[in-house]
Amino acid sequence: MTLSAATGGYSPPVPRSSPPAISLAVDLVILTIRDGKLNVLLIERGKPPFRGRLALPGGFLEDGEDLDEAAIRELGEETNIEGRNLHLEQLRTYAAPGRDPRGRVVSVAYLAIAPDLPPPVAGSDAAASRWMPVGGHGPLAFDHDEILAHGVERARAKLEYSPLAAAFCEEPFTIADLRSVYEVVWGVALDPRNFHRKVNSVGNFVVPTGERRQPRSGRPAALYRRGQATVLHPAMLRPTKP
Amino acid sequence: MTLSAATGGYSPPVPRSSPPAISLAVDLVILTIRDGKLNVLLIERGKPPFRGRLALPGGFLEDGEDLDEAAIRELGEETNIEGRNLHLEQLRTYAAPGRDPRGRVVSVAYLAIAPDLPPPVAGSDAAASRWMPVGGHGPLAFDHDEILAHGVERARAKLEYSPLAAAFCEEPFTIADLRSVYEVVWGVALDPRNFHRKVNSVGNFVVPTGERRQPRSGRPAALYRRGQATVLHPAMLRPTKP
DNA sequence: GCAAAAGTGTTAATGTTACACCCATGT
DNA sequence: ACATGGGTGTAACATTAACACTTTTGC
Repeated sequence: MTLSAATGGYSPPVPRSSPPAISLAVDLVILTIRDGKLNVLLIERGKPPFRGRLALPGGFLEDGEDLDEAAIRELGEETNIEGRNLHLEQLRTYAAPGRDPRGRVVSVAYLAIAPDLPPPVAGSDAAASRWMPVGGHGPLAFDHDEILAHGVERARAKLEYSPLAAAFCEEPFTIADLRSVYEVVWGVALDPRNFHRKVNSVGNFVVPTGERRQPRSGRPAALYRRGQATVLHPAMLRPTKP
Repeated sequence: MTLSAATGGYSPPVPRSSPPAISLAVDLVILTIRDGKLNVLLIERGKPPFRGRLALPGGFLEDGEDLDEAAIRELGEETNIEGRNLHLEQLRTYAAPGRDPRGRVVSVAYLAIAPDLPPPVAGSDAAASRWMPVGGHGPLAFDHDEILAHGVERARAKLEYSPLAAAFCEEPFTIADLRSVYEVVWGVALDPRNFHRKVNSVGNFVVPTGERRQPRSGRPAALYRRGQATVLHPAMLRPTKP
């Protein structure tokens, strides 16, 4: 955001108005890849507002809970993630007045990346909960279209310089599995040969297990696990269009 | 964040506890460069808690206000920014229970980048408000050390792939001014010759005004304004140590 | 053998680094 | 003339991109 500060200048120190009553919620953008498409977990709202509309899973913060704890709890309520490693990061906070007709609801959005998960379970507020291809759903409840767009944008950007792509893969995985993540999330085709070398030249991005996996046809592929790298050197740069 | 989900599995749909009373605040990490050092705007708290301690400027959200609006308002109260362009972006939200002894205060942190600004004005909660070199101050109030660290880290990272560095510069600026930003924020020395070419090879990072500025001694330097680019291609990569 | 997918080699284009050298100015 | 920063040239090196080619499997 860049602004041409139009705030009308200096305001003298005055007592603040008493803060309005606020509810704090956590909403989750949970992404995975299913059938070669980027999918997001959506719920069908079982009660007003936006009854029957699709929405991101989420819920209100409980007493004494920190944001990460609430996000993990909601994740557990919406999906079967016991014992799995997954990526979870805070995305952004949304507080526009009127974004929730029930009143002043501030939502802290989280981005979660998971391998293809078992079918989700029904959540508390949810009449139904299911994976949907991103873009293959109507408008979402509240400002969730905007939140989802931010989440997808963040994921696309982080593929370049972080090992996030590996979070989409069930371990162990092949280089082709990993390449498919990049291709699906970025919506581009990558050269398998160059991709293979590039991934292996990045320090600690993936580590070979020594095992192999037989594809439907063709030479067996080496298997890998996620490495310890938190940033990629060099980065996996997105191909430039022109 | 990567976690080994230890949430104990599925929780049945239960009515949520009524949300606790929450106050929503906006805190600002305002960075600038003064005397060749990265500086942050801090206030000395005029009342408890943490009376007399340094803290990030900030305040509570007012009725009907969105987060960006509150951040801009606070910025106007703490600094003289009328008519200036500056960079402002949401950083992260902090809600750990106990982070504020007054109760459940959730803080949405913003990162602002500005050219060397005139001396700040006294804010509402502030006994004093001043620029301090980052690191050259004691521990801050609340969890503001953590927030500041996140802000600085974000700024360092964004110098690489965004034109953020130019937000530190008063327009018009020279290439050497811009280089100084990178050197100060990253804490490294850069080759002036290579830097010059690199900046000019990045599309729309800076645009020449056609004017020149005379340094204390030496050849006059060409002047530039910020370009329209939002991402840098190619990126201004940080030198690798080894 | 053939198809299919994995993986290696090679080369040209592009980007990065180090540093020699020239330019324009004040003293 | 000399010091001081601004700016260009150039060659070694690294990274990327395009694609020919080899490997290992199932049928």
